[in-house]
Amino acid sequence: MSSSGRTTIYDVAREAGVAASTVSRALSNPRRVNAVTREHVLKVAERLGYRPDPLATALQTGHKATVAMLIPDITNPHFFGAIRGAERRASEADVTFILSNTEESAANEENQIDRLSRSVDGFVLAASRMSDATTAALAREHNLALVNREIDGLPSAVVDSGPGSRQIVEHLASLKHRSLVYLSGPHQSWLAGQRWKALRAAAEQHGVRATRLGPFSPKVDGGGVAADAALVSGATAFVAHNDLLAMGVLRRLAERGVAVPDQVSVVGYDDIFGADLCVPALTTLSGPEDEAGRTAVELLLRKGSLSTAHPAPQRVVLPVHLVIRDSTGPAPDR
Amino acid sequence: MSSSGRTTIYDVAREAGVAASTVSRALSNPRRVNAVTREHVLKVAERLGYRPDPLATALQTGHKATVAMLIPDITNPHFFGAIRGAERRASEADVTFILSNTEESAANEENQIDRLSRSVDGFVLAASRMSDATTAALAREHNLALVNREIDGLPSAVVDSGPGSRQIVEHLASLKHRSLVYLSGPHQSWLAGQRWKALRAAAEQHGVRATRLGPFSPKVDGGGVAADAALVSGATAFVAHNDLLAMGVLRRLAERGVAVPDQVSVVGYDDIFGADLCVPALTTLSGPEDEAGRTAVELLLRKGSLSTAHPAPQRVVLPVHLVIRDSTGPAPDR
DNA sequence: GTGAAAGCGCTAACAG
DNA sequence: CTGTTAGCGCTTTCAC
Repeated sequence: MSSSGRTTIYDVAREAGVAASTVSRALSNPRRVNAVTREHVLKVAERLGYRPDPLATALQTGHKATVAMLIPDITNPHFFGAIRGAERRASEADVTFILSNTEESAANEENQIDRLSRSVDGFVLAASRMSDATTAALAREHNLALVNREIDGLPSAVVDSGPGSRQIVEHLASLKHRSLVYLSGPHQSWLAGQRWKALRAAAEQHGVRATRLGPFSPKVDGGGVAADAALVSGATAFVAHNDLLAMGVLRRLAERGVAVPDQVSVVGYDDIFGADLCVPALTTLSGPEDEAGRTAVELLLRKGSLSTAHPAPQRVVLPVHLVIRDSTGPAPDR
Repeated sequence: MSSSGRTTIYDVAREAGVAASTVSRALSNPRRVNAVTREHVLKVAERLGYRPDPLATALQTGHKATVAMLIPDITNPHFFGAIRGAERRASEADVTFILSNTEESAANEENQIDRLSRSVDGFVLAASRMSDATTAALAREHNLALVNREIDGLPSAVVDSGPGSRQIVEHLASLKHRSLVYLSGPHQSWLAGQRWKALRAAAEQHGVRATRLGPFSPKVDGGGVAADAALVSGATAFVAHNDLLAMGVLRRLAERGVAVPDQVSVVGYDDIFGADLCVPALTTLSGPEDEAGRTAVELLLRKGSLSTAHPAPQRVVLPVHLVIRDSTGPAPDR
């Protein structure tokens, strides 16, 4: 064993009576080595407990077998699904998974990318706060894949809020609601924009009046203000930007003695953990967030591999469905 | 810029008219370089957009500025706090954070440690499933810190279930409960053992009869069986191994028409997200899980730094407190 | 099919 | 204080 204490390729080479390059080949390029010597080398490596050093390999080859995922707020249950899916996919591919919190700041995202760029093969950007232009520029230097965000020319995996929002409106319209209010999330949030757009379009189509309020902090705490604002709007259905906000709204409505769903209906997005445990259980749009995370990693890895010539970067859209629980019901009689 | 496309220390050196080693020193060991040349070098580096390559640095110095956290089940909200805290601390120290799911398997933990050992400075093991012996053996080769697990000679950060369990018993005893049942978690779980031990001791002290059932799957789904088993036990207070299980128990009790807290009281551990949103809101032991994660990283980093001679590895115990909500009440009259 | 040698980008003696 | 040199552990030409 070399002086450093860990077994290197040279230790194996010496012990096996071959050159280091042969060991290297035997390990990574088996067909370029005589079958017998290969077996022998492998056996010696095994016996010596040899483990390749990923850093040295990466330094030489540029292939790091590592991806990083950037999350605006690691605290937000909204992202747990995507994180989970991404980690799983990475792990399946024997790719190391780096998780980084960007604290809802675009500048922070840029910093992290800068900091990590030499250590990873690519980045998964979840609900990125950066502008299209900045992101596109970064994509020229780095390997990027987006989750719940679409930018021309970049690979992405999004949970499809369009049809989903339509489902929400149809559900509400069928319950005779004539007006809804969208309680929107952060202004920079691409998702919030998409959801509102789809909601409004569907509402118009179904003769439902739709208005938007906010932005609100997309957390349980934001629900207080949001609920109060929604109540004065006079709408009978409240569509919250996400479940966290919806839960906060439910709580505030309970405090104020407003009956759900008898007086107002409440809908969320995401179907996060707890959405079925709160009371009333939340009607919400359930999307395969974990699939989105998984797919983004997939796209990253696929782009990295030199297997085939690759066509246009992929844009994957994942289907959603509305889960109807107890927070929505017939519109109250006037 | 060198052929590879990225700016290296040599590019900076050439451009600044100094040797590469001088650039290296100017960047990492500023006081060993003339102030004027240092300024000059820094300026050139800035202008060329130089970014050090962490891999090359690590290969040379052995210092990777990276830690990995191993989690039995990334899906389980129980761990979110610890993950969050650990990520935060790492990020503050400019240390890259690797997250790895071990799927509740000790073998998997060993594999990951093996796989990652060359790439990281140390590991945070959360609620490790490995035996004391195995862990201690690994600790001789690797830099380890434990979360919610204690092993002689290893640094650890645990949320203190002892006093916490006592608080639970005192609370229940004061409500005139004469018997409680502990719905235990996975058998390999060190935490489950600790909790039961403390619970039993406190119960004895307060003249409360304590029995243990299980193990149950510590998830919402596990609550069904657990609730049914608990009901036949005849106890008036159910203490679940964690909030997830407690929530499942609440749900099952509601299904069966058992009134909480009128007929039975339910207590959980962890105070996870949602514990205050379910109905009835869950009485639970709240511990600073994020502090535990944060502290474990802290211990890892401290051990790594060569600053001072280090005494015995630290064992940090974090205080907990019982959050009384609506799932506990006076014992029913007989 | 295998060995010798160069080099990935950086740091750390050792001279000067 | 600064330049030269020698690697860290691995892969990859280029000869043989």
